[in-house]
Amino acid sequence: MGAVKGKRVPRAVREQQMLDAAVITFARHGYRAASMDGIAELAGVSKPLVYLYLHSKEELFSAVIRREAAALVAAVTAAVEPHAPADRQLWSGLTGFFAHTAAHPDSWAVLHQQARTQGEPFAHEVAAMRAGLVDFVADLIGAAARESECAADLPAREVAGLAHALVGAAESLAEWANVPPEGAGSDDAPPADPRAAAERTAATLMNFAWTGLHRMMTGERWGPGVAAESPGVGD
Amino acid sequence: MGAVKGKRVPRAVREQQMLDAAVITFARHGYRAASMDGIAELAGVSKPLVYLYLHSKEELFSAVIRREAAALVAAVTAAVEPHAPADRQLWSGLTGFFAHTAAHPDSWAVLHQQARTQGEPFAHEVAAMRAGLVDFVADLIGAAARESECAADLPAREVAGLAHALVGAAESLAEWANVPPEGAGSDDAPPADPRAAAERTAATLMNFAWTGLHRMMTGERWGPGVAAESPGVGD
Amino acid sequence: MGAVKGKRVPRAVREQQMLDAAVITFARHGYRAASMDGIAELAGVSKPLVYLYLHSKEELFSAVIRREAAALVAAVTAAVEPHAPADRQLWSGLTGFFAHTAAHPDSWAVLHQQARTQGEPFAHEVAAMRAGLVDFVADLIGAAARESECAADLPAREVAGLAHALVGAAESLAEWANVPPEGAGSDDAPPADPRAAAERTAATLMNFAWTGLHRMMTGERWGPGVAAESPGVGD
Amino acid sequence: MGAVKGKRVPRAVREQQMLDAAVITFARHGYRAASMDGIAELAGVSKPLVYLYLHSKEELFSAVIRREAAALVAAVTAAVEPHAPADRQLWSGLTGFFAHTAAHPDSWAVLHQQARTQGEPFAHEVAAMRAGLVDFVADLIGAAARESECAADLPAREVAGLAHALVGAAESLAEWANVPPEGAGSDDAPPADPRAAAERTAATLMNFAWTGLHRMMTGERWGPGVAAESPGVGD
DNA sequence: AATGAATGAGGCTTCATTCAT
DNA sequence: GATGAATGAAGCCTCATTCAT
Repeated sequence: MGAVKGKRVPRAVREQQMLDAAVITFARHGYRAASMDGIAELAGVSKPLVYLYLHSKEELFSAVIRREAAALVAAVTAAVEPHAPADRQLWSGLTGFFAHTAAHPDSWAVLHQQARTQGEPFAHEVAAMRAGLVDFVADLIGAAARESECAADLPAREVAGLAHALVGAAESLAEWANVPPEGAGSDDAPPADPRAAAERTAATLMNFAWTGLHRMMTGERWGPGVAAESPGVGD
Repeated sequence: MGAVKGKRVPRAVREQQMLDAAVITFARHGYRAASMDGIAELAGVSKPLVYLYLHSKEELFSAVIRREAAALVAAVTAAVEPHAPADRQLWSGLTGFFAHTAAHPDSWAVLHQQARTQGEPFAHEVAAMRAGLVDFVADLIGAAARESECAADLPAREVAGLAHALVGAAESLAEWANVPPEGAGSDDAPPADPRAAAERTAATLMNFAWTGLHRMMTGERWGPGVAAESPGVGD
Repeated sequence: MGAVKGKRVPRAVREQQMLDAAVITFARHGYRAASMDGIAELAGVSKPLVYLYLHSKEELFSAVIRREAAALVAAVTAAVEPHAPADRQLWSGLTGFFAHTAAHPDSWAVLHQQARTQGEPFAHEVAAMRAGLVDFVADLIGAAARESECAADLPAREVAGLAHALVGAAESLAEWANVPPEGAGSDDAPPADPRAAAERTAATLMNFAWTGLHRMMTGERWGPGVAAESPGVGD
Repeated sequence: MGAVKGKRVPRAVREQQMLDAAVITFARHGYRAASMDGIAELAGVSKPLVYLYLHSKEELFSAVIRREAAALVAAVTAAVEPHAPADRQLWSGLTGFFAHTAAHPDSWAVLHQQARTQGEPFAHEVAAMRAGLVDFVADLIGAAARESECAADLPAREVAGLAHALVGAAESLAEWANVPPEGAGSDDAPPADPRAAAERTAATLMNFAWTGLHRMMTGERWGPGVAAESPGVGD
C-alpha cells in the first residue's frame, strides 16, 4: 500500500493498512474468492499478523463493512446543508453520496455488491446502514410534504416506497456514473472535476424524481387508465 | 427436483432439472459457496452427469444466467402492450418485470445479486441483458419525447442517465417489494393477488418518475439555486 | 498397508484400511501429533478420500476407538469359559485380555494411552468400555463371594474398588508384559508362545490378587496397626 | 497465578510461576494442544520471557516433568516410616502417594497421562521415575521375603512383575479415588479428611494385594487347574 | 527484567474435476 | 444414460519461535 514495506509499525497503523488491502481485495474478487493470502500480501504483512489483529476472515470482512459504511454515512452527513429547504438538503446529501462513491469505488463495491450478497452476518450490517439512509430520505420527503401547503396525506408506506425507489435510483446511478461513458480507452480523458460531476448526477436525479414527488404531494397521481387525459407525456 | 428420482430421463429434461437446482443453489449460497455436489444432489443426479451435460461450474453458471435472463426479458416483452402510448407501455413492462421477479425470486437473485458480483465472464452477460432493458426504457423515453409536442432536445446521455435511474429504481423496488412490510409473522397474510401487487408497485414507480420526466421534456429543470422560486416543494 | 496400492477398492475395504492406518498413527504419535496426511499416506490413499469416508479427524478417531474397543471386548468375552467357577472365569478372561493386548499393541496404546488423554468426546467412549470390563470383574468378585460359604457382606463400593484395582493392575501388566525383559536386542528371542505368555501373566495376576480377595471374603483385613500379630509377612 | 501481575520479579520466582502455569495447561489440554501463548498468559508474563527462561516448549515440558516427578518421589519418600516392617513401610508409602496425587491432580495428570503419551524425550523421564518407585516396591517385597522365614525363592522377574502390578493398581486407584463416588452433585460433600481418605485407599490396596503376596512367599500358587481343591474361592 | 511486533511452517478441510465401469 | 471411486490444488487458521526495543 502507500506506506513503505518497513517493519515494526504500530498496531493501529497496521490495522488500517490491512483494512485498506481488504477493501480492495474484497471489492474485486468478492468475499469467498478473496484469499487471506492475497490480502496479507497486498497489505505487505504476513498472514499470521492479519489473524493476530483481525481474528478471522469473517471478522475482517465485518470490520471492513463497518469502517466503509461509517465513512459513507459520514460523507453524506457532512455534505448536507442543515438549514436549507428539504429539496436542497436532499440534493446536497446526494452530491456527497455521489462524490464519495466516485472517490472510493472499491469501498462502494464492497458495500453495495459484496456485503449484500453474503448471507446473514454481513447483509444485516449493510442493510442497517442503508436503512439509515432510507430513513433520512423518507424524513426529507416528509419534511417537504409538511413544508408544502397542500401536504395532506402521504401514507407512511408510500413514503417509504418512494424513499426506497430514490435510494435505489441513486445506487444505480452511482454505479453508472463510475463507468466511462462509452468505449473509453485506458486513459481517455482526465476525470475532469469530480465534484462537479457529482453535483450534476445529483441534479439529474433530482430532476427525475423531485418534481414527481411534488406532484404526488399535491394529490396528483399517474394511473394506467388515465394516461391520455392526464398530464401524461402526450398532452 | 419435483421429478421422481427415476432413471433414463431424456437429456433435455435432465438439463432443465440441473439448471433448476443450480438456480436455487446459486441464489442461496452465491457462486463460490455453491458446490457442485450440492447442485447434483438437489438435482437428483450424480456429479459426473452434471459434468457430462454442463461441462464445468463456469459453464453451468453461464447457462443459468442465460436461461434466467432470457426468461426475464421474455416476461417483460410479453407484458408490454405494443400499441399503447409510451407511458402505458412503460407501466405494463414494469408490471411484467415486478410480476416475474416476485414469482421467481431465486432467478432474480442470481441475476441481480450473484452474477453481477462475480468477475468478468458473468457480470458481462447480465450487463448485456440489463443494457437491453435500459435501451428499451430509453427508447420509450425518447418516444415519449417525440410524442410530446414540446420535446425539443433531450441529449442522449441525459436520456441514458434517466433510463438508468429508472431501471435502478425498479430493481430496488423489486427487492423491497419481495420483503414482507414490517414484522410479518410466519404466515401473516396470503400473498393476496401477486398480479395486482405488481401493478401497484409499477404505478408507484410511475408516479415517482413519470411526471418528473414529463417536466424535463418541457424544458423545466430542478436546480440547486432555483429551488425557492421554482416549482420546488415549498410553493 | 497389506493390500496392494491398487485402485478402485470398494468402500468397506478402504475404510478398514484407513482405520488400520489410523490405529498405527494415533498409537505412535498421539491424537494431536498425528497428521491426516500421514494417515492417508500410510493407508495408501489421498487425503480427500479419508475425509469423504470418515469426515473429520475427530470422527476418524472416534471410529478407531469404537472399533478397537469392540475388538478388545470381543476378545475378552470370547475367552471366558462361561460355566467355570468364578476364579477360573476371571483367569480365562484375563488371559484373553493379555493375549489381545499383546497381539495388538497399537490398538491397546490407542485405547489406554491416547483416547483417555484427549478431552471429552473420546475419554468418555473408552471409559464406557472400561466400565464394562470393571463391572464384569466386579460381578465375578461378587459371584465368588456368593460361591464362598462365609461370604457375608462385601459392601458394593469396596467391591468396586477391588475391581478397579484389579483392572488397573491388569492394564499395568499389559504394558509391562509387552516390553522385552531387560536390554533385549532388536530380535533377541522369538516371542515364544504368545498364548502361554498371556496365561502366565494372567496367573501372576491371579496369584497376586485372588488369595487376597479370598481372605477379604472371609472377613480378614490387613491393617496398619495389626501388622505384627496378623498374618503379616514377618511371622 | 496467585502473584500480582507486578513487574521486576526475581527470576527464580518467575520460573516457578511459569512452571505452575505450565502444569495446569499441560494437564488440561495435553502437550500438543497446550499453547505457549496460553501458558504465558496464565503465568502473567509475555511469551518472550518464557522463552528467555525455559528456551522451548520441549524444555518447558521436561522441566515440568522433572519438577513434578521429584515432588511426587519426595512425597512418597517422606511418607514412609523407615524402621517399620516392610508391609507397614509399603502402606505408609502408598498413603503418601495417594495423598499427593489427590492434593495435586494436575501434577499427577501431567505425569501419568500426558508425559507418557508423548514420544521419547518425555516418556523416558517419567518412566525413570516410575522405575524408581517400582524398584522401591520390589525392594520392599524382597525385604518382606527375607523377613519371612520361608522366603525361599521368589525369582527376580516374578518380583518385578508383582511390583509392576502393585504400582499399576495404585495408579489405577489414584485415578479412581479422585473421582466422586457416584452421581455426586456440584458440591455434594466437602472432601472430608483427605489424609484419612488416602490411608483408606492404601489399606484397600494392601488388603487386596498383601495377603496374596504373603501366600506366594510361602510357596503357594494359584493355578487354573487347581482352583477346586486349592484355597480357591469356592472351598 | 521485560515486551510489542512479526513470521515460516504446517495442519485440517473442501472443492472442482476425472476415470473406469 | 449413469455412477462409485478417487485426487490435485488451494484455502483458513494456529503455533512455536524470534527480533528490536
